[in-house]
Amino acid sequence: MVKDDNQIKEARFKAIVDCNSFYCSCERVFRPDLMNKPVVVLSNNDGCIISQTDEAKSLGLKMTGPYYQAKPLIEKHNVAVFSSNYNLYGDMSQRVMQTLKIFAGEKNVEVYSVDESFLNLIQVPDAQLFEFCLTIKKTVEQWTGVAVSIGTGPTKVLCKVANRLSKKDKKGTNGVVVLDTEEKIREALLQTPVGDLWGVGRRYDIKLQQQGLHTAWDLRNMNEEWGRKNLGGVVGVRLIRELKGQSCLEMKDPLEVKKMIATTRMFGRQVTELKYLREAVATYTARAAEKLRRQHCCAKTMQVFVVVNDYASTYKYNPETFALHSILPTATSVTHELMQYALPLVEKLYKKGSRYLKAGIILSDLVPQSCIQSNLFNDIATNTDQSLMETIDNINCSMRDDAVKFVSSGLTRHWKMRQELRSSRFTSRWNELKEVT
DNA sequence: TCTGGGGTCCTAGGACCC
DNA sequence: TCTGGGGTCCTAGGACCC
Repeated sequence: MVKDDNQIKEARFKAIVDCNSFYCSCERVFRPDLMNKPVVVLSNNDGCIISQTDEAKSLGLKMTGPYYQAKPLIEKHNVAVFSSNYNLYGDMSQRVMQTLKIFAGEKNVEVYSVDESFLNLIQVPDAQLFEFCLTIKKTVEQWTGVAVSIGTGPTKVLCKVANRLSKKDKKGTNGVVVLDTEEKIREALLQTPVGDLWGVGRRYDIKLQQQGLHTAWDLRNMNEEWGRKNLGGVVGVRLIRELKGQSCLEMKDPLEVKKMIATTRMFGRQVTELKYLREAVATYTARAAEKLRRQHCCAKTMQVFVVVNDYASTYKYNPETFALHSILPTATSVTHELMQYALPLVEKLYKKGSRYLKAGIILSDLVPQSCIQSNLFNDIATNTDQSLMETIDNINCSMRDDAVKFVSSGLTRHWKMRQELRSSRFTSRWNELKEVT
């Protein structure tokens, strides 16, 4: 059904498939008793709400609002609360995406985030767009238990507009909105506040409002030069064109690799000792190195940063970031080599008496493993190192997190984040399988 | 007491070169 | 009164996304 062609062809219509309240939906799959009940999922460290169901939303809970502020409301209405369980969500995400690939063809699915994919609707006759999307929606729900909403249009921005409308009125639209005529597009844009557009954040929203532009339709009717001047150069031009139905944001090759890899975390409690700061950064380095190896890349630049909260003088929450970077003599993905550069940076950053809230490592300047430029004075990672890394990755992947780890990452991990309300990893750990009684 | 973790793209401006 | 022109590369920072 789908043509096997190396070139990604741009279809006349695209779609975006977006999982409804994704993290909450995943939790509900294993807790059917929570169907139609309010559910929220918290960020790492149980800091704030990052996913909520419609029921929770209608109670007035705010997305990305701090958990402690929402707590009274949550308790009053008996809202189910979960810490985030990324093993579960990652696995459920793959199942959803697999299903989409069966329908649209592997090459026509661009996985945009853990819960969203763009589809290139090639070879779907215009008259059947709605039916096609509805079938996808029903199948995903049947096979994975996760409900999705689908928006279809000639450009990615218009798909997003359609998707928003399909979510706003799930019953009326069946969760599918197709913008395939000028009239429907106009109607949709008139109903979309300009600040809800994909590509318009808080700053631009304020700016647009000040200029008297309130709906997406208002923005669509501005000329491109105005967009270039006022909305970040070519970014603004593209946005206006996409609103007019001229596709500027092409489908991306799914095989593209990341350009930077970061691992950063808030600490479960404030850290003041160098020892723990080192452990944390060593742990993040190991994690980042794993991500690096998974995409078969090596990094040439490494940045370490810490966030301190020295409010002793001001009595205010006033986080400040300090960063240092190193350029490695040779790009590498070997954990202990990366640590060898990361740890001295931590030591340089550390100030006695400071209170640390967060730390992180960013690897950039990534190059494919196959074409590492070797440095005259350094051997590239020996084969032994490479196979050691492979072995560790295999064990950690099949057994459990960090079955094998480096001593520098610490054994007690006092600084680890809180995840008091995490559900089981039903789909990725044998010993956490759901039991049916 | 207490507010996530990862990414992308773009621009402006400085350094440097011929 | 007047101080070239054009190009590249790099970095910091801003804006956005989920």
